[in-house]
Amino acid sequence: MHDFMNITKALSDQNRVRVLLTLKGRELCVCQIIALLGLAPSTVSKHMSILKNAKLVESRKEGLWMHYRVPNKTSLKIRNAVKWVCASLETNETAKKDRIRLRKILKMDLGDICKRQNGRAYCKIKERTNHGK
Amino acid sequence: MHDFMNITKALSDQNRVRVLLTLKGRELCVCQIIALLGLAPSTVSKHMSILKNAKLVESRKEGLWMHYRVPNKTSLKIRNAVKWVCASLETNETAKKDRIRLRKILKMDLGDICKRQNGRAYCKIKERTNHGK
DNA sequence: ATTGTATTTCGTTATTTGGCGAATTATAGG
DNA sequence: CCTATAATTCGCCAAATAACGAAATACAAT
Repeated sequence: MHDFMNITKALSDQNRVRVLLTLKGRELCVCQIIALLGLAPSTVSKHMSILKNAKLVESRKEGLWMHYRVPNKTSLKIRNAVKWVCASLETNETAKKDRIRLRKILKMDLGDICKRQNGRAYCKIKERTNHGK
Repeated sequence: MHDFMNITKALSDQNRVRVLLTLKGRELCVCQIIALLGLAPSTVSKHMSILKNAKLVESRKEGLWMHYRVPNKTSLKIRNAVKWVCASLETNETAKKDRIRLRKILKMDLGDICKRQNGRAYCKIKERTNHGK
């Protein structure tokens, strides 16, 4: 029951469901998922860890970038869960909008996406450091 | 997306999942569900309203008793959701124990089950009333 | 009508969850 | 080694949730 509850709890948040749908058949970098959802990096990271803990996604590190994807070789339970979600939301409007949004994100440069996300935070650190001097 | 999230949120609580599995192919009175879960009547009532709101169960009133069941004539989405839950937990230990527990509950008289559940509460009211005199 | 009773609703409390920013970690490149 | 940076972890807050008991509701039977 524990594994199943991990899955349903992971699926009980709309943002996580959106990510899962978007990751179907595609691998994405965290920064792209951040861009898709429009949430803080730390929030997205937490969401991804919940999805990963439920085994609904797996990750692959490549330098500084972390890529997430729906596992293609996995248990029947997981495959059926993903299948159910995708089938249930096949014609969903939010999912449709996300696909359009994703197309734009995929056209952008990964480095550019990240810079925009963390830029302000680093400025703040610099400011604080300068004040400290 | 809203309907789907209602379903996943309903399924994100273990007690509600247990009820859903138990109701598969069977109709149960609230007092029987209370006996199964071992929770307070008000708590069970809340759980049932969440399941009902998600359309995963429907209810039928018969006198003082409220009966719940998984709808047999319903949308494909709901049927697929229930199918997915049942398939995922077909061999589950908790579900197995619940089926055994249910067999005992079904042998008991409905009136007796209810009396045991509400007995103490009514005693308390009587006591208070007596004190008030 | 009044009383008894199965269920629900309401109000409260403790816990969990989703969100953010700050700090930390891990890695790439001077 | 030192700096830059993508991602994660940590600490906090607000909102949601699960649990309970008390009160209200709805129905049956005097």
